Amino acid sequence: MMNVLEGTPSTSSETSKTYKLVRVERDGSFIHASEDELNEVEHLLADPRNDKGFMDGVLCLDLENAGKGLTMDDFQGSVDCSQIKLNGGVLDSDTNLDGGEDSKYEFLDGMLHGVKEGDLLVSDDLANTCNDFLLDGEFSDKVADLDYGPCEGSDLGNLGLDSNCSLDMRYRDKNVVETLKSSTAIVVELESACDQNEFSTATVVVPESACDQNEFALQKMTIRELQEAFRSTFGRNTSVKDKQWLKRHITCGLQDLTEFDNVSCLSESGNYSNEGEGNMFCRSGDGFPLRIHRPSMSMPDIKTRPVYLEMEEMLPDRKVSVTSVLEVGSGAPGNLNMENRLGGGSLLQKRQRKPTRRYIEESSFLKPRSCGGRLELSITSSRDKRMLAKSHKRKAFGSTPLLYQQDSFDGSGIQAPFGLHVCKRRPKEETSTSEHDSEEYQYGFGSSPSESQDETSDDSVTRRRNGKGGGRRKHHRLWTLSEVMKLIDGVSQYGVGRWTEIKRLLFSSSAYRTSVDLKDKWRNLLRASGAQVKSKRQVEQGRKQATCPIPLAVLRRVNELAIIFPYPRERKSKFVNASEPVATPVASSPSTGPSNRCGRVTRQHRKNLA
DNA sequence: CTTAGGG
DNA sequence: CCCTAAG
Repeated sequence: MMNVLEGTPSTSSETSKTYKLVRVERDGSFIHASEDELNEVEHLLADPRNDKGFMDGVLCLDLENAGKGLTMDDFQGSVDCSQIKLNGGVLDSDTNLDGGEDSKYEFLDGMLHGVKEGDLLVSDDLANTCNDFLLDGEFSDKVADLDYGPCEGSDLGNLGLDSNCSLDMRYRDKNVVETLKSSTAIVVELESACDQNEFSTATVVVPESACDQNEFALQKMTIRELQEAFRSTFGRNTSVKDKQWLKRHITCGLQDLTEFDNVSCLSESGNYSNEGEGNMFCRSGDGFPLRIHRPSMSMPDIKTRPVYLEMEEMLPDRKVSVTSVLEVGSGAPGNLNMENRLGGGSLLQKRQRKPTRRYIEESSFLKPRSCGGRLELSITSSRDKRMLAKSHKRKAFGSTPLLYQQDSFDGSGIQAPFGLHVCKRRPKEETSTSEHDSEEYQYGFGSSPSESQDETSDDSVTRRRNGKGGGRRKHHRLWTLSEVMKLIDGVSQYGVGRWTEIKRLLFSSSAYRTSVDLKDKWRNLLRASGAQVKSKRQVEQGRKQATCPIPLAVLRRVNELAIIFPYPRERKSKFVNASEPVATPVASSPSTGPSNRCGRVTRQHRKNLA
């Protein structure tokens, strides 16, 4: 059971609301709390250590139960048209993390473990959330000066959030943060507003200490550059002009990768306990997509169910309020159904009132989930199409493949992503739909009015097949900064060449990236880093950044890794060009260098001659 | 099937 | 990104 503080938030100008403490049982029902529990909470609230530390959250409940029982419907009656916050309380690290029924909470366990093991500090981003909310002009008059939050590197205790939040449940005090850390606490906000500005977010927030790594690099960027970085990070454009906002998001976006990294690292090293097995990472900050992902392949021994939950962010310009709550898992009865928990309830329905066009299309293929008990996404990913096309090509070479007829229906070269609705996806690929998957596929090229000009130059390239008529757009999928970071981390962990490993462990959620893709990308990164380092001065002018959204810091890291893990071919060019003393490790490199290449050439030659 | 490397 | 060669 858990305690739920229930009520509605009060704005500064509103009358204060009352809060009730209720106990939520495992079956989802909740009853009013006992005196003791009430006192407990009151005590908690009264505790001077926590006086700053409580979010204005309306609801505070233990995560262990969050996965079950509670649907938005449960809350709706009692908390209508107000914010709802699910706030993870302090959990003992070994509370109810085992056992059959608890398998439902696997993903939450994973989160908890991730938090603990990955040392994810608990902070809170409510200020940001509210701020974004405010940026929309909702309450901008009510709250004028908001600190921009943890990512600014400011004192956590400094977050001023006075007006809108009558009950501040944020753990801003560092002591409290420490407490939380050690007790495997996590804060999950689930926020929902019921007016027409409705949105929902689920965030797991990272602390300031973890956010400042890229702060410096972002500091100097212009708004445009920041927007570009944003796009790279999240694979989506933003029209936000607010530098702080952008920086915050980018920073936090990058931060996620670190955590993800930690988690997967731990996962590999076996530090994970059974229950928490699997990877998870949560996109932090301001209601950005919360992603909980459990790649099934990383833990072969455990019967893992990939769970993938994702919620679309609410952009401050309120342009996007799409929610993609997506569950991938087996059809086991105990399986967590996030859609029921969050999306299938009133939340999703509410959203459906005002669906964006993208959402309509997106949901239209996210819906079908009926193939053999597992969610079989009917999105035929670009790669899948490619595969299909490939096989098709072999069989019917002379004729135009059926798929392409659909693809080029309008001559613009934009493929119709939903032309085929086939359950062809293997379980392994189920998790491939990331937040940008289809949308970027759809809008990322050419048709996007906002950009695609200053893009990485290689998107809208069309590839012309030799004998076959007509050009077809390359199956390009933009590499987001996140992915690049993942790749870099992967290389740093496993070295060059183990692309499959990296793919499996770090890119399991994105099936569209093959190991070959990773390798290619790494090659490109090396090239980019080389070029970047060579001419630093030009970079400063930001113009070059337009063509290279990869932050310098990232490229620098690539460079470092390039030295540690020399890439076979790239190394050679470096060797020749720059007679740097750095080339020492090359000697001991395990790479298959020029010799191998020559051998191959020779062999190839021989073959051709023969 | 995976990696390396050229296109 | 695509394709191919090699292990």
